[in-house]
Amino acid sequence: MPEGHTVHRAARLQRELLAGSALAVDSPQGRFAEEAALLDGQRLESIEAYGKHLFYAFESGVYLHVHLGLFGKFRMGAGRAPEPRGAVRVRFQSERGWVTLSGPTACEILDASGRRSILARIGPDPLRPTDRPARAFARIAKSSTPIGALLMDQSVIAGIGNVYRAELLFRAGIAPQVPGRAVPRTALLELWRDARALLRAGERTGRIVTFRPRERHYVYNRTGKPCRTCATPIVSATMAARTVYWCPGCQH
DNA sequence: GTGGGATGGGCAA
DNA sequence: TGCCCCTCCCACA
Repeated sequence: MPEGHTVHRAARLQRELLAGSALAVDSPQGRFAEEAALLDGQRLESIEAYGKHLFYAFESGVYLHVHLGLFGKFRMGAGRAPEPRGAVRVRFQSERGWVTLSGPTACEILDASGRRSILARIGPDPLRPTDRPARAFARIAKSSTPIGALLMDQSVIAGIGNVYRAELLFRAGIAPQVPGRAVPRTALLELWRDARALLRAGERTGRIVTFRPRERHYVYNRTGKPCRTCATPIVSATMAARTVYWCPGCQH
């Protein structure tokens, strides 16, 4: 479930299990074995999430950068790690608990400048309390790109993925095809606030719920089904290389 | 049992 | 734009 909320939640839970401790680090799968050996025994200073990126700061000054991509998955728990399930790229063990990572798009050691260059190319993150949306609004306000593509662009806003894109636009009543510069500033502000609220809820619960606990989504993955508000069939199309869903009755 | 698609993104062309 | 990465899960048999 890797959108921004998953990554921030992972950072919070893993801090409790690992931060401040010297870690045993290995790579049961073997693909990260050399790097794991460099980290093994070091104290983990902090874990920080920016959009969909995670940075683990180690005492020697290096960072482990993780991006889950579409397939990546963390497992974690208190006590001793169980036998690895599937292909585990990297495993951490502290005196309090363990974390395993499988299937990531990125799992690499970076120095401070490598970390900075990643942070320089992502936009404000609604889950970071001090981030402000002005930069994102400026990009959107002068762009002819559809708002549905801009919301997926991590250099515009960091942390929103395909589910939140569809749900945010439905809740705002905006069709995905509307050019960025045609979206009123008041609507952008409302989108930002709603993104912050929905992502925070997702961070707390670990699930994306934008409608009701049982019927979780308004439009995402509901092609052909009746709109929960107006009963018009939900439609879908490809935008920014992913399927976008919307209600032609509610979104203009 | 199994095949396709999935909540991403980098890269070549 | 399409391919690849390379894992999990669910719809369908």
